Amino acid sequence: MPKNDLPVCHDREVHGEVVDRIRAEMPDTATLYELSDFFKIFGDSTRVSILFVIDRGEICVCDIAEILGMTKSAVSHQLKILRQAKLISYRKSGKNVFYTLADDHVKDIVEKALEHIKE
Amino acid sequence: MPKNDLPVCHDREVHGEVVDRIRAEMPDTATLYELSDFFKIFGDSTRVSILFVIDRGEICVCDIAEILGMTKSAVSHQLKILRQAKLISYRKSGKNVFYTLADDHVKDIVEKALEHIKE
DNA sequence: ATAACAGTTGAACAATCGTTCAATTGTTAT
DNA sequence: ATAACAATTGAACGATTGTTCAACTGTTAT
Repeated sequence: MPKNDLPVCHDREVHGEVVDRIRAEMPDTATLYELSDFFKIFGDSTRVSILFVIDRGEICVCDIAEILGMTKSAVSHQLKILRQAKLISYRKSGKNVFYTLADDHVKDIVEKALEHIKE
Repeated sequence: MPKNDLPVCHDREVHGEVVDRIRAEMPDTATLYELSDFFKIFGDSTRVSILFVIDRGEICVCDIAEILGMTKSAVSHQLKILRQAKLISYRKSGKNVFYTLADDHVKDIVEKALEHIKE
């Protein structure tokens, strides 16, 4: 008998049931990939910075680059990723392209994360 | 004169002001890195899966491995990352180590993200 | 003692990622 | 026309990442 009465791994009666039950309750693989792909976008400090900048109001690429001290090329590459994730929208005006946040969830998510790391 | 009266990049009066204002309003670099490092944790489907599994209740490493169809080693490596991020806690019992979610924010964040990707 | 199992760890590997660089498109101004 | 600038793009590079493998620790059972 184990030291305490809590479940142990090879108590097969419990083990098998637990595994089967949780397997059934899990989100499907596609959802799990979508979810992690979504978070991957926020997992880079350049992209998070860009989102904070754009959150302050519509702004063009070269201003973002100047604020962050990066090349327009590097910023543009990251903007492409944010565009593809549908987190930002853009409007062309002459030589410039102005970006805005596309989604309200973004702020909520970032705020929740800020709450977490401030503990 | 530009085609419309909206701000353009090299309208220096506006450009300089915008850059300076937003620079001042940005979170400091350390916060931006903490934030992206935090999201990086969720940016992997294995880790997200593990969090979903653990969310169903206290569970040992080899059950997690069986549910996900992965080796204990691979799971253990990811558990270490989740432990270091303080997202999970553990309790040793005999040969087993049982893991639980450590933080309520986790659920909130995942739910917000699920809302987003379901659009 | 020793065998079996749960879990962790470090090195090694391929795969993925972000920035740089150079070239290109398209628009505005001379 | 042509020069200047905003922005995008693809290839190349080094850096980081996740899994595998083998070795290891610690606990339980024979």
